[in-house]
Amino acid sequence: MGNTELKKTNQSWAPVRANSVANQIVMQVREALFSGKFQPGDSLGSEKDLAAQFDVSRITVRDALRTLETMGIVEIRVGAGGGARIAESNLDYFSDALAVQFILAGVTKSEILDMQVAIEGTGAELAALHRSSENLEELAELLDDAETVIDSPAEFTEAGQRFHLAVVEASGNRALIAQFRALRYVVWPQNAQRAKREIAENAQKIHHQLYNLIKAQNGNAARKLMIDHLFSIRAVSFSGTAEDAANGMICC
Amino acid sequence: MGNTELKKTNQSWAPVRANSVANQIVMQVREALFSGKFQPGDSLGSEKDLAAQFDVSRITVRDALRTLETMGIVEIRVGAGGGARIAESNLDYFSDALAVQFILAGVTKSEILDMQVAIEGTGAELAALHRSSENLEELAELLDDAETVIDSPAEFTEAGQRFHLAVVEASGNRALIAQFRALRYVVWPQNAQRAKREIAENAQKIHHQLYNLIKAQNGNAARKLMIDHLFSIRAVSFSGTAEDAANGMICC
DNA sequence: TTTAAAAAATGATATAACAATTAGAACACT
DNA sequence: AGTGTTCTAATTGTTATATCATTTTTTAAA
Repeated sequence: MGNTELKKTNQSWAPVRANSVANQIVMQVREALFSGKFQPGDSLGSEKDLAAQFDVSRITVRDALRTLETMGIVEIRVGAGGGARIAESNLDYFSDALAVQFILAGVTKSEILDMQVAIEGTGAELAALHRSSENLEELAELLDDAETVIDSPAEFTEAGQRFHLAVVEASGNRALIAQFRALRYVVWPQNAQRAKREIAENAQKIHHQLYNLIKAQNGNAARKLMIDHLFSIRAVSFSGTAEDAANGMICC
Repeated sequence: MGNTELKKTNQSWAPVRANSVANQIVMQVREALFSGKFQPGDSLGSEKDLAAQFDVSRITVRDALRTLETMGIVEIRVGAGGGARIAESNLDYFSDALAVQFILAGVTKSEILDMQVAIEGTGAELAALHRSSENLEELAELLDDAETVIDSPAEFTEAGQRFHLAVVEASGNRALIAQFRALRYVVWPQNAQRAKREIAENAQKIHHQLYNLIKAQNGNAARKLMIDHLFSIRAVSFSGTAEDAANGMICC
């Protein structure tokens, strides 16, 4: 296999074992993707094809494919007509990578909540600026849905979370959406799903205000309200009082 | 809430191939990590050990290890006393995953810049609130460094980028830092590294103001200044005039 | 104590084989 | 013509057995 020299960046990539043949194949495919040579859906051929193409054994190709697959760069199908092809974007891979690194790094709840403020604050602001009529319809529907389950803490929490997602989605910014989904993946399991009706009603009220600000395209106010909203959740989440603990976090 | 039909998205993790033996091993290790059973540094044993432990062939273990390695969950060392162990947090894996998904999803420059505003704006705000004296020293040093290379566009751009990184690092929020580094990885290659001295001087001036606001713990003003700064960069970056294109983007 | 050679452990690669899965073609039967 | 079924070929998943290359540890010598 010729072209094995990797580009400038990425000194970080494990100095050890970096030049195994399998990794060279990974790098070549990766660079080809980054340089626009590949589009999602493009076929790379079967393991046998690739083994012949790179003049290596099937196992070496397998190692490379397993890495590329985990990176989310290729998807592999078994059976006739199968093989490896360039994958569609799948943010789950990314969310998962983020969650893993947060755990390994021991990132705290407080840090993640600050991150949430950054993402959702900007999300709300951009949602107000860019929302489509379809976005508004969806947000209104989600508000109605939440209303019907306001007495069921777990369901209301879930409905509220969907509302928050819809707000970020209304921003039209896929980078923000990706980050939000990643954070959600990290944060949600920690959320207590119990809350008093009083708290639920307050969350619902704020969500309505948020909807109105987004509808009115008032980005700055939407951002501020979202941030206040998140901070109040944080306050509940971090206050250690017995009652608050019992109330739990609502919606997010 | 009745509405159980999930939205279009998220058939996600390929139903096919999900229960291969190799994937089961991956899942087991993953779950163990998420449940706190493993800490960075813990040894998993060699390929041979794991093959015996799971009663599978070495190649199957290899497949699983390659996946876990790419996920950043384990690191593998050769030689006596080597084998697989739980990795330390390495945000490069995550940054890379993000970059890959942005490319596959075709995320635009505009979307990424909005994301930058969210991250760096919050980063500057939190830096002002949480900065240590060491942070201030480093920021001051970086300002001096940039001053000495103000006539060398490429070097000044790099120095400016280091300043921006230091600001986010001063926030003390590892989640933000991770996101910033990920974005940097995506954005930097696009940055033109040429600029007129006039532009460099302006950037340097703003960086000084930013430093002062962080020193004064004025979070709100720091955030606003950072955002203005980024928007002015965006303006240059997106204006298509010949002169601006020649001037390029400065610092970030 | 330092250095260098030897040995052991381990991953990297290759070859061969079989099982399980899938797509598509061929075929039979309405 | 259309529909369902069966066969076939292609392809990944898995196992087994070797051999090679690299790294680390151990041992011996200077």
